[in-house]
Amino acid sequence: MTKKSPSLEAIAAWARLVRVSRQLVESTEDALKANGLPPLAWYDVLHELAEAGEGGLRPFELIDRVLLAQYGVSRLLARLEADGLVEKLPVSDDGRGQTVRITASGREMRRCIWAVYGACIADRMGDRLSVQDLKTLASLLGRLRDPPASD
Amino acid sequence: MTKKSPSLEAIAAWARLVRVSRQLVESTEDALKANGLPPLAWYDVLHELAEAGEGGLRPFELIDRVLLAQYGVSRLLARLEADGLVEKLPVSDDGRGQTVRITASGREMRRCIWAVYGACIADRMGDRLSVQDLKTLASLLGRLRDPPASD
DNA sequence: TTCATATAGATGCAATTGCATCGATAAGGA
DNA sequence: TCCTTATCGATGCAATTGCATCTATATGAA
Repeated sequence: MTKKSPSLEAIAAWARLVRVSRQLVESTEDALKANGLPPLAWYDVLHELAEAGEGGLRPFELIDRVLLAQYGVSRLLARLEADGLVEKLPVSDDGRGQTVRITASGREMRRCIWAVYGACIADRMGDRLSVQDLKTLASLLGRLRDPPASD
Repeated sequence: MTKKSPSLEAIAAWARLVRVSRQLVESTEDALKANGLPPLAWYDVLHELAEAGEGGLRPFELIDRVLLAQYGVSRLLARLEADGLVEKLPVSDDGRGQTVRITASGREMRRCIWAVYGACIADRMGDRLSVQDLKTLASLLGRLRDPPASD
């Protein structure tokens, strides 16, 4: 089996993508830390749970949404629960599982994080590309998803 | 001081960027691991050192190039040296420092990693976007760099 | 029912990473 | 020269992450 070789353009785009996204995420994490706020992963989970509403989510449903390993979700939820940001409820029809729901403090924390996170996004993305360019970027990135999905 | 709010388009582009790049990098790391190869960070350092040629590089010069913290570079170089992939040479005009140079084994390892890494890039980027789209993507991403630089 | 297998979630332990600091040399001013 | 400060690189220790496995419940076939 012969391995494929990427074009120079593919290499350049890849390098930019990896480097830029790392810089953006790291600088955002720094901003959160500087404001005494928890990491982005906490926001991701709180966001998903807030969207899910009163019904909450099962831990295994969070795995794909926040791109964390199973043990990562398990431990992150343990910390969120310890901080009173989420609560775990037993689920009636499956004795193995639980349902995780965001608490009032959790919603407040989500707002606090968003105040910084949103400003970072505005500063690092919104202010640098036009709406049209943002749409183009999102569309191009969409075609890199695995599995390929509709735009 | 009032915080800025990002547009919906900025949020969407940000989310895609972060998620897609994470998936791409993780799947590439998985491919390397599956082939018994070291992580991408090893490639990054070997690549920079190969480009630097016989003169090698000082560790502190690697920090910005591979986006690693100072202690990260220090420890990664220690591992690369333990594996015989790089060698550390004292530098005459600065008693604190050293020069790091890639070895023959290091070059070979770089080729091995690239066989898998390059195929991943081709598969995940080159095969999905046209050359024109790759250029557009790289250009848009270039405008997100910090500090803003020419394209 | 009974047993084999699959799934949900937690966790012990090892490896890695981050933070703070250290030792050593350099640089620069008094 | 002497002393203060800055830079280079390494490292002790704590926190985090990854891997493998564990417990408990569910599912499904015989």
